[in-house]
Amino acid sequence: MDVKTRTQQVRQGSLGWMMKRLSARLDEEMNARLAPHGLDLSSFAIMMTVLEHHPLSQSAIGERLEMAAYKVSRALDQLEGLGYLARHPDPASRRAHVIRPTAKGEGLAPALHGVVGEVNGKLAAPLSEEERRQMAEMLHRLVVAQETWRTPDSES
Amino acid sequence: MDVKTRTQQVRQGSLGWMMKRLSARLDEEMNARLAPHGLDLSSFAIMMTVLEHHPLSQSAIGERLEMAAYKVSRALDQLEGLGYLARHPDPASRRAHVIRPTAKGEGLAPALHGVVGEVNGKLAAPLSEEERRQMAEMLHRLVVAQETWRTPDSES
DNA sequence: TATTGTTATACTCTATAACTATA
DNA sequence: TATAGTTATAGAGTATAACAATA
Repeated sequence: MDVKTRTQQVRQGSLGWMMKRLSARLDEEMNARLAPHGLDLSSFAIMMTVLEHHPLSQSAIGERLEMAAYKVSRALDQLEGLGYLARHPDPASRRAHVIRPTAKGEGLAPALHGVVGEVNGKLAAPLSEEERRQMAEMLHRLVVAQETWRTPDSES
Repeated sequence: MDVKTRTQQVRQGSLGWMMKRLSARLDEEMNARLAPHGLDLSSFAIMMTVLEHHPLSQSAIGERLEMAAYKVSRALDQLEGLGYLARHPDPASRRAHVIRPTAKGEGLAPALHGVVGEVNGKLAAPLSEEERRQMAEMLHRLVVAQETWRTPDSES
């Protein structure tokens, strides 16, 4: 299918369709850049969170990212295996773990920030500085508003 | 997690993160409104395409929506079972099917357009008319630009 | 030999909830 | 009784490719 045909579809789907399209594409871009570091989108999200907010328990990570406990557990196995972070015993509770980045994990931070910047830059390339600011502000308003939505029941 | 904490994360993820968030929410909203009609997002996309562009072959639907043939086949079973469209023999080729909406399918069109309008309206509620126009125009530019991207190989 | 459409099969992903060990 | 974390297992969704019919 050519670009012109695709562009017609863009009109069809309006705001929602376009955002969905862009999101899917951004995921691809992120995955391609994260794979060389051994990360996928889940472990990337955790790594960013840990780098910024450590020390964290696993449950705290799960709450922050709204990620199920079993996914956190699995992603931490992966990240620990790669040597980017470590589970330490929590002095306050023998069942909890304290998650911290390793030195290698700290060293990964610039690369990860680079990936984010690169992908967002690629996305926003067609926009002027002022437009980027505007778009970010508007999207932010939409995200905040959406937090208070009540989705209708499917049975009606 | 409270709204304030979520709002911090919004900043973290920038444009891409916010779009992803909104897309996921819009899918929920769409699904909740489509379920009473017996549709999901795939069959909805097909139904909209068929209503607008019939007659279509199954492969034409697949190309238009970039949907795998087996998914088209499965969704058409569903839509035909609900009586919204029908597979007719193609006079030009005995292996192809001609897909057309039924009268019932045509009757569904206003409801489907209503769903799209409702969800997009809910999404765009925090924006002024001018801002909506602006956002749509900018997103459109991003979608068109993204079509020409070359995603880097994961092995590098 | 290629194409249309269907189906079987295998694979991945996700969710659930059962489980251990603590508190 | 509730919580932190792990794991087994079942289910849903996805992709692959084999298939029959036709071109």
